Amino acid sequence: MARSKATINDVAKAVGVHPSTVSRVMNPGTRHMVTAEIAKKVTEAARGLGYHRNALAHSLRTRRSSTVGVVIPDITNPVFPPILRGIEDTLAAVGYIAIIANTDGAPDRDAVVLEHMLARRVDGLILATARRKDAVVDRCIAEEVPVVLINRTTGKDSVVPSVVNDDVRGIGLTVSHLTGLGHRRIAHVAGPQDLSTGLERHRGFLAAMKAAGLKADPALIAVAGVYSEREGQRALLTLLDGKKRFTAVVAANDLLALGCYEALVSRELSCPRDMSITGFNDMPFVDKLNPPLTTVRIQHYEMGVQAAKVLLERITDPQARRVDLRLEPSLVVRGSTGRPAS
Amino acid sequence: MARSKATINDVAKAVGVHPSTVSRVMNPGTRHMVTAEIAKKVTEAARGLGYHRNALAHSLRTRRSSTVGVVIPDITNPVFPPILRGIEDTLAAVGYIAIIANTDGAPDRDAVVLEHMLARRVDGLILATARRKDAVVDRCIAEEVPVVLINRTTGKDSVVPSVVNDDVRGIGLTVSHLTGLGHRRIAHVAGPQDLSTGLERHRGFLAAMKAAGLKADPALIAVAGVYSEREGQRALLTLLDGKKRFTAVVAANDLLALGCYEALVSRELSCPRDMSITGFNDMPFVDKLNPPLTTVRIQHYEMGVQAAKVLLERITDPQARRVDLRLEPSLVVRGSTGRPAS
DNA sequence: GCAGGTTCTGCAAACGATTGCAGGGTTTAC
DNA sequence: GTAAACCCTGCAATCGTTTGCAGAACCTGC
Repeated sequence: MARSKATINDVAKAVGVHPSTVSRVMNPGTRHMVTAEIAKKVTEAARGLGYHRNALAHSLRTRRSSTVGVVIPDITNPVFPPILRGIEDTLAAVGYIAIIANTDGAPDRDAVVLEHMLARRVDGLILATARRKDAVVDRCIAEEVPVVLINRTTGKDSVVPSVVNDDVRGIGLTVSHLTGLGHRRIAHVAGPQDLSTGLERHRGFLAAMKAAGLKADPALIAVAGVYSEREGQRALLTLLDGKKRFTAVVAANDLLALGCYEALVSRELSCPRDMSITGFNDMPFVDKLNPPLTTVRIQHYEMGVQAAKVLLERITDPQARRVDLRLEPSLVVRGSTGRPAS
Repeated sequence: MARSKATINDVAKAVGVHPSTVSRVMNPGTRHMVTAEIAKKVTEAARGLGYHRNALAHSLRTRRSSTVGVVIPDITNPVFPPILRGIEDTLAAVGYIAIIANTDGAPDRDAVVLEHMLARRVDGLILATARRKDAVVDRCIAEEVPVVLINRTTGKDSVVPSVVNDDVRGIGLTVSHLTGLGHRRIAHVAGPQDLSTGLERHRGFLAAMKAAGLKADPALIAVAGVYSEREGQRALLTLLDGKKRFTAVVAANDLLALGCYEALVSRELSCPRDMSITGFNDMPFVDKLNPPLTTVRIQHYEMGVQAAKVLLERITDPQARRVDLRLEPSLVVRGSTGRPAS
């Protein structure tokens, strides 16, 4: 840590005023309390000495750290970087910073990460790791620290605000796209059902099929244990090994869809000739795949921005009414979907 | 709520001892100073009250924030997430955390980001944004805050430690792979020459060509202004518009290589039939491209780990001898390279 | 010239922890 | 039996800021 850093006392001494005066000058909200002339001398001395407020001492005294914790499963999942940018850019604009922790989806890591963040006295938390029943969320409520859930949410009766995608609608877009192409027997590689995204997209799939006048065959639904390429591959292979035939598969996210690609390759099936595939998230570079992936585009960056805004509002006014934002997804049609080979 | 608010004084009062005693119990290094019996009572009371040390107060008093700043160009660049994981995992193991800032490569953002981090009294910095002449690095040296450069480095006479790839060797691998396939006329889409990576890879290209007994034709080298798909596309188009013919192109990184793909598509050339292409970095998902990209794999995660280790060492012993680590790259041969169409 | 009102600045107590020093108590040694 | 040696624990200062309160100085109006 910087040893030679000038403190408020040094500045005060240099100008010949009391430290509290310097404090008032450095603080926009109280600058008006001190004579313009003195203020000028103080700012000059401060600049001359290279003074910068010690954020630690400031936070300790004011009980505001201007820090928020962001908990995500894994930053190497390409969905998260744009979200983080949205969060960080928004926070930075008001002098806040984010500290990030990866949990790898392990609920026990959650707890220790949370303690760490509470110890650092974060002003609030953004959680992208919420499970439908989530101890961490409960803990935060008990501790009365402002929280907003992002991407995923807990049970529907949640009391904490959230910013999520309209998962039901998003899946609906893929299904109607496929039925529009003439597909009737559509399979679903569902995500983990203890995550709101997995559950909602599953529900959305059932609803959309029904709306299209088709029946969603339970034998054509495979559930992945986690969102990963490997699980997607496994799930689709299971379906292919089943008795029921199908011409298209709606994957609950892009990673699962990638796994589906692999499964097709290993069975020497061609996409989209033998099988159409759709994803969810429009991760970076899925437009470069072979074939380019038809998927649901979500507003990554915007999601981060909104989550940060909601949280900041919560921090300044803890009594603020809870909001639940649901961002509008859109369909990006690319090469992985086509007419069924009659 | 009383839980997060519990201070060392509350615990002291509950047990009937002095706060300093509690402090000594909570601190592993001083626990031996207090009777086992009292220590037990203190820890129990602490647990009961849900006491957790206030990291802010602790840092203020001890002048160690257990925080390091990480400055990167842009987290949405897929190279960085694995590096960050390496950093964060390593730091977390010893109770440190990272705060991350994106500069978008803008040198003026650098400065404000740096001030922010210094204000938060980071114990050290990891910079992935170094230019060959870098004001921020100079500033850190002046402030005597420990720094390590990652991925890129400054001029060769630098006094700060660094953890980088062996760029020269990496490029050498691509060139000898191509010459091994029979290519003789090889072009180079170089990166920005004010970044060490761009410069070193350029040098490496020249050296490798020479070593292969070929001459690197200046007319077959195009320099990209930034590492981006667009610049890669522009650069290759420029080369294709030139008089000189060539059968392969060595791009200075994967994003540039992606741009080269686009350029070929727009000229209706096929890779690798008409033109072989190599990248650098082995970003996630480049194995899924069409064709899969032959590229240089670097040790992303390990780079983060090493950088964090070097920094931690520097923090505990500022006099430690400077180290420069150079990580070994390897070649990953995929579908984007083949024999030249004689 | 004086009561009453405005500004401004200084004082000192926090915020929550750590730590050198001193003193009380117990044990050991002679 | 007493001095020396030890082991604990408490005291109080400190890290760098902020902020309620008090008082000094100046101004205003009568």
